[in-house]
Amino acid sequence: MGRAPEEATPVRPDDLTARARIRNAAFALIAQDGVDAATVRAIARRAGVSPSLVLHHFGSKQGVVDEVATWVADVLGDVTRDTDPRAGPAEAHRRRQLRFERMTTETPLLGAYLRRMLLDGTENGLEWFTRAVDASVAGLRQREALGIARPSADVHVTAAMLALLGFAPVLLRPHLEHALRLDFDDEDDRRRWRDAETALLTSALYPRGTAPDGASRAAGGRAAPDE
Amino acid sequence: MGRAPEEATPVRPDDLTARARIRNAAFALIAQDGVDAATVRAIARRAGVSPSLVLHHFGSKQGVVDEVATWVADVLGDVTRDTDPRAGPAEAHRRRQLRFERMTTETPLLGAYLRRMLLDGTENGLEWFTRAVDASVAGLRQREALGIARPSADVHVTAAMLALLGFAPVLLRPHLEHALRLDFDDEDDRRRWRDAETALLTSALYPRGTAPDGASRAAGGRAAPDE
DNA sequence: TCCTCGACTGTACAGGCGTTCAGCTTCCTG
DNA sequence: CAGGAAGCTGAACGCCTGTACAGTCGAGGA
Repeated sequence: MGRAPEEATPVRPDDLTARARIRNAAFALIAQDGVDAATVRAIARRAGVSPSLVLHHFGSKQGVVDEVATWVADVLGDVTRDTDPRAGPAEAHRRRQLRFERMTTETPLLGAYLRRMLLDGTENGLEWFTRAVDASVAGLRQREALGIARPSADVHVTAAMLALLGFAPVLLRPHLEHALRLDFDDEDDRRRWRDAETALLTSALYPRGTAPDGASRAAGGRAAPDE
Repeated sequence: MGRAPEEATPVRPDDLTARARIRNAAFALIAQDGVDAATVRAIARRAGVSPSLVLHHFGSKQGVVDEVATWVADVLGDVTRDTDPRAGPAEAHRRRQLRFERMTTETPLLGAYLRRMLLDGTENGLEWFTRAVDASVAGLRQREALGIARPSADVHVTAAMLALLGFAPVLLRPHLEHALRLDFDDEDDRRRWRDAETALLTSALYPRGTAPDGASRAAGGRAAPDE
């Protein structure tokens, strides 16, 4: 089933097969408004076809949803795969990072889709998150072995925290942008996040011994205090 | 509208007004399966009343959803409010933390509800997150002023990261439990997270100068590589 | 030329949705 | 005791959903 590698040519909607247009439409609708809002009719309208064709190609609505899921997994897989085995682990790691960041800024809907996947609590989301954390663990272990990182007492949990910080601009993008008045389309703001991340990891926030436990778990305010 | 402070008496479902039972049922359903899955009929069934009564009390389904939202905000507000003004800022902060943690372990659905609130991208979720980050900023500023924390170049972003780390066990609880094989019902596992958090913040992970950018942004694996 | 097959459409149906409304109890108040 | 308000129900509505199905069209092989 080998396909010739395509060049990066501009693709116009009409060039795509109806099947691909349907998949894209479903992806966009699911990412923006969720699976429930992505009705067969809405998908068809967006793809410029009849609702029947959606079912003709994918069997059922669930078929479309599944196809989108594996398509996203494939896209993410392409980003993740190491292209040059000669590069060292640290270099490979950095390249993955860059590719992922480029992809999510080029296709902002990917972030929205991932957010939904995670927070829907579906099996898919759990698996994806687990793989991401596992990759983070491997990366941290390598860096420890190379002496780049100090050994952590709890590598897994620490790696999960690193993954969390790295994914946050993607997964919680709208929230961070709103709370911090940032715009992650702007390279400056993206660097602001990265710089703070670096600062946090290269210079202890609290002196050893004192442990205010860092995170403010303080939550929302009252909406209507009437007593 | 003053109400006498109630004692902590066990409350049986039959003791609650139908209105309260409906609200609770809606809260649980929304938290577990989302707003769309929480149909008027499902809410009524769970509350042991007729669908008509739901609308009789709340006017419309949106009315129920709104009521649940402000109810959650109230509950969260009670947790957040400072009870003892004589306690110092650091102590107040720690108390808020403890209360929030107790509440979310007592009522696990709260976490699920917050997760969905963030996911939907509703105005509510954005506001709540912003308030949480603001509180975190204030806390960090105080700790800086008190000399507990080293000054951050970017207080806002740093505070957001702290908030993120603190909220993660609540917001991404199922994902972290799955990826790290933890059980946050277990006090030991909760401490494991807190300890790693403390370690990360009291001892620089990377030596100054080197900046591998920490987070592994590596994403999922391939599902069906057929080319 | 005929036949077949895949892409594609329009119509129809059953079921679930939110909502309306008339009518029933039950309880409080004058 | 009368009467009205409040709590509560069942039936019905119009709408939208996913899906089934018959049928049209055009390209390609016998």
